Amino acid sequence: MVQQAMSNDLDTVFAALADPTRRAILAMLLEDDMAVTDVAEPFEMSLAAISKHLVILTKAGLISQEKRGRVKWCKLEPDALRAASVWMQGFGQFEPVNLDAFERFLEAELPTSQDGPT
Amino acid sequence: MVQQAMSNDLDTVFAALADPTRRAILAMLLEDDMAVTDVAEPFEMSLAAISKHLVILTKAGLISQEKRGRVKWCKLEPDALRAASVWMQGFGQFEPVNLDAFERFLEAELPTSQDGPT
DNA sequence: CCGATATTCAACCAATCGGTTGACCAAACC
DNA sequence: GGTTTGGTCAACCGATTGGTTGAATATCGG
Repeated sequence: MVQQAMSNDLDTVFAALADPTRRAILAMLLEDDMAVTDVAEPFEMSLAAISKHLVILTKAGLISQEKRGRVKWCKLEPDALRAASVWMQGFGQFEPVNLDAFERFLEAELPTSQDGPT
Repeated sequence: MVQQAMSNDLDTVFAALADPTRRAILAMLLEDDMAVTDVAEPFEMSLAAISKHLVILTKAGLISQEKRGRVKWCKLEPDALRAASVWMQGFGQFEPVNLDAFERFLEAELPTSQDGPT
């Protein structure tokens, strides 16, 4: 049963999305791939903590990490959100994609500064 | 700032969705409003545990509970999913609502039986 | 009023979470 | 080769989670 796996996937995806730091990280990665250190920069939190968050996001399939040299690059993997999105949309025929609302969410959610890497 | 609240809402909504029991409950309530005891019936879990899950879903705004007599009726509140859905859709311009996929999710996720109340 | 039914409350438990710190490892620089 | 830089690992911490059980509360039916 391939389908058995999906329930588990939804567990990890939703659990990953339940943390504001992780959602902020995803929003940052929307703009560009980033190194772990750069991801951590805007947060008032140790690098190790961010590293853990990135592991959780990776296990959920929401991002991928590729090591080039000593730098580990983080890349958004929006496909993992599709399953969760399908699940949710079944509950109400939501209005089609509303980018305005999305941008407002990003503004409300992002940490101190995300004007982009200098 | 009204917007500050949204981040917190997303926390609770996604956290609520991260549990398979709670997602199954939501799927059951899609078909009909249900009493707490009936919600609990298909699960191998104490009534108290289900009651707790329902509190969590209520706090997340995903359901509402109305007490009529000694029976507490649970009702799906799909609006709470809209915010989360908007957030997620920003990450990839997903295909428009795919009900087929949704039904497959429900089948894969539902517990033993949910043929509906007799 | 009594007993059954519907639901929550309270205390408890083990497991997980989100964070810390310090040691550690590997690549890069000079 | 030594030192900085990028990142993880390991141990630890307090708080939360998801479940249990047993008692409590409230309503319904006779």
